[in-house]
Order: sequence, then structure tokens, then C-alpha cells
Amino acid sequence: MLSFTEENYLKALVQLTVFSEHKSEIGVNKLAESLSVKPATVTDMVRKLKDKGFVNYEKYGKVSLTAEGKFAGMMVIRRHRLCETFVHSKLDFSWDEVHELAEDLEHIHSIKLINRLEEFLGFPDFDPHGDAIPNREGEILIPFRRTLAECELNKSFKVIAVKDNSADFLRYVDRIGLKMGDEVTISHLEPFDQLMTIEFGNKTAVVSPQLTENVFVICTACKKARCTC
Amino acid sequence: MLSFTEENYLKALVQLTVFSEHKSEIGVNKLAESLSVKPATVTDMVRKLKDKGFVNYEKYGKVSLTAEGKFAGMMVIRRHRLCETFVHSKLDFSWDEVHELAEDLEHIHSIKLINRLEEFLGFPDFDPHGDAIPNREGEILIPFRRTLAECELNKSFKVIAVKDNSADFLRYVDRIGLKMGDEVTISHLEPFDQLMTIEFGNKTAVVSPQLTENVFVICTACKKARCTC
DNA sequence: TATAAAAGTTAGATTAATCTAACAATTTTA
DNA sequence: TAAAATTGTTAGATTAATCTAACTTTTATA
Repeated sequence: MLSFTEENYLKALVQLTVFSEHKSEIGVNKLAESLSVKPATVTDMVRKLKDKGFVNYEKYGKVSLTAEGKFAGMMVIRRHRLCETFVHSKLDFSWDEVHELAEDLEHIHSIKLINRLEEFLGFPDFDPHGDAIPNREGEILIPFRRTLAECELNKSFKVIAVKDNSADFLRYVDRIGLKMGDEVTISHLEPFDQLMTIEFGNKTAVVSPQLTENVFVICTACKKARCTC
Repeated sequence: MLSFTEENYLKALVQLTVFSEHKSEIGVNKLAESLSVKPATVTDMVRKLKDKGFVNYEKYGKVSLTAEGKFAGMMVIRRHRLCETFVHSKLDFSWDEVHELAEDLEHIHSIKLINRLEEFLGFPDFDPHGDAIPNREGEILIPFRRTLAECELNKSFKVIAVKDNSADFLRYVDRIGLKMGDEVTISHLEPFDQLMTIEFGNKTAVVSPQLTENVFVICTACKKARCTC
């Protein structure tokens, strides 16, 4: 069974090499920085992970995940995101609290427990931050999140999460009255300054790209982040 | 913050010195056996726990918990039993599966998460094994479990759990048709052989003390394991 | 009460994960 | 392309939790 530490290394590697465009491998120093440990520590650990078959690595070379390593890392992320969803939707924790709680919970080792939790939550596609939850096979079938900024005019979308969790941003969202779960439609996009007029509930607001780029939505018709509806 | 290991020692100490009649202290060898480690290991650890103020201990002496140690140990048991209750009542795991799952989950460190979980579960008094769940202050207000064998005649009790989890016993319980949550009344106790006639639902069964000693109940009127109703 | 048995301790070793400081390889750039 | 900067490795140390083997203290018993 993987140790806490090994799991954290594999999770970081997925984030740095799978979830990051144009990078399928990473240097020891970058990995060290991302894990808040010293490069010397990573050199040792990466060797151990290589012996166990989770990474590809040669002295002075870059680190990349094997299929097995990618699967194991994806499982950690799956557990993390399902746990975030649980504490958010069932225990009423806010977005900014769930990440830290899930750091503890993501190391639950029973696959059966995680699968039952997924079922209990109704097979959610996204965590409270709008990130897709890997399935039991370690795949992300809906890999891309869509922001309101990327949406077509006059179609209905459902707000599922926000990207920016700063107090400033959240207060702004509150002030215009937009809430998670709202159905929102873009009624106008001003070519001159890119300001959008959005409609939700019985409200209307004029908002900047800075706002719409920070609001995640799914298509109301098919409930997918990406679709051709 | 306490380590995994330290928490396991404190939990074992509560079980051996608080939950066990007539023993408020325990020897190093017994503690070692209960934790499946060698006595030498316990000597070192107990010294560390003494330095941190969790146990009373002198060389060649017995080990006992301080107030702080008892509280910390009770919190581990609280988390364990709340997690058992969660996986049983929300994720449909059976009695015999929940203990092992909770061994993992009991090390959740967020007090807030555990308190919210307790609320989400409706402030349960007992875990699926019929053991009382310590409250936020680390106290067990309903310290004793009551078995059906200890109940008065002609009063109504609710079946909450069973003690014996063997397949044989569970099949027997199934065969007479008794279910968790059933309201049960003892209508007769035969002085000659202690056989009891019990009524539940619209059924009647004659059962032995071996059965009734393995069925936990709470009073229907006050929902307590012990009461003077 | 002297001795054997049980209980407990000490010393030294091991493993996992980390560090620092010194050194080595690779890459960038002047 | 040679020097400088960056990146990565090695060696040796540390901490937590564990072990074994030898030793000591306490307790039980003959």
C-alpha cells in the first residue's frame, strides 16, 4: 500500500504533468517546490517511486508518470474531489474550507468506501471548485471546465462554481445577486469593451470579462461543461 | 498536533483504563499486547506521552491517563464511532465492515468536520455496535449499554444493534424475523430455564438468554440505554 | 525469604522521510 | 565556446516509530 507521502508525490505529478498543458514531464526542482520539500528529498523519493514502477526517471533527467503512476495519482485526486464535494454539499462547508479538509480525507484507502460515497453523492461530475472528478478507471471524461466567458449568447447555463475565491470577488458576486445553481443567459456582448449583459432569475447585470472568466458553468440542456448542444 | 501513533496509544489507553471496570491503570506489557507492538516500544512512547502531559507514569510503574490524555483519547473514540455510524447509516456498510473503515477515518483532525458530521447524522447516541458515542466534551452520558436480557417485562424497547456478529447468530436473528429498529416487549420470563417470550411487530418468539444477551436495546419512551422510566 | 517467573528497561539497529552543505552535471548566455 | 547560472546529486545527520537481544526490577511462589 502506498504511504501518505508517496500518494502526495503522485498527486503533485498528475497536477504538474497531466493537468498542465504542454508538459508531460517535470524537473526535480519544480517538483520539490510544488511539494514544499528540498530537491535532495525529491531525488531520493523519485528513485523509490521508479523502483516501484510509478515513474520514469534517469539520473539528471526529468520525471514522468508511468500508466500505473498516473492511475494511482488520479485515484488520489478522485478521493480528494469526492471528499470536497461531500463536505460541501452534505456538511455545508464553504468552497474555501473544503480543500484543506480534503487534504486529510484524500488518504482514505478503501476503494469501496469511495465508490459508495460517489454513489451517495449522486455521481457528481464536478467538485465545488468546478474541477472534474476522475471516474473509477482514473479517467476524466469531461476534461475541460467552461467559464461563462466562453459561452454562446442566448443559451442557458447553470452556474456550478467560481474560480477566484478571494473575499473581494465573492462579495462582488453576492452584490450582483448571482448564486450557485442559478440559470444564466448572456443576452448581449458589447464588441467595444467586451462587457456582457447577463440574465439570471429575474435579474440583469452588466459584468466584465474578469467576472465571467471566474464563473464556471455547465450546459443546462446536457449538464456537461463541454457540449455541442 | 498528535500523530497517528500517539492517537492510537491514547485510544487504547481509554479502552483499557476507562472502559474497563476496576482498572484505572495498565502495565506496559498489556498495553504493548493491545497495540501489537513490543514492550520496548511502549516504554519509549509512554515516556514521550508523559512529557507531553497525556499520561502518568514512573519507571517500572503502571500507566494511567491524565485528564488531558483522557480527553484526547475520548475524541479519537468519538471520531471512530461517528465515522462508523456514517458509513453504516449513509453508505450502507454492514456492522462487520465499519470498524476497519473507521480505523482510517478516526484520524480526521478537523473538530468542526466531526461536529458537522454528528449534526448531519442527527446526533446519534450509539454507533452501529451499540456503543455510546462520546459528546463534544469527551463525555459519555449514557455509559452503559443495555441488552434485552436486562430489560423489565411488559415494557417497550427498541432494538438498536447486536453484540455478536457471527454469521450463525445473524442468521438466527433473521430467522425469527427480528430487525434493527423493531419495537420489542418481553411478555414472559420462564423462571425454570430463563427462556423469554418476546413480541415484536406482529410476531412472537421464544428465545434463550444467549440471544437476548446479544441484542442491544434502548428504552422506547426516553431513547436511553439506561433509564428509570 | 530466596529463587524463579513475569514485567519492564536499555542499548543499538532499522526504515521512512526529511534536512543541510558540498559537489557535479547541464543549460544558458555573453 | 567558456564562464556563469541553474539544476540535480551525494554524503552525512535528524526524527519518529519500530525492532531484537541483553539486562534489571518487581512480583509470585515454593
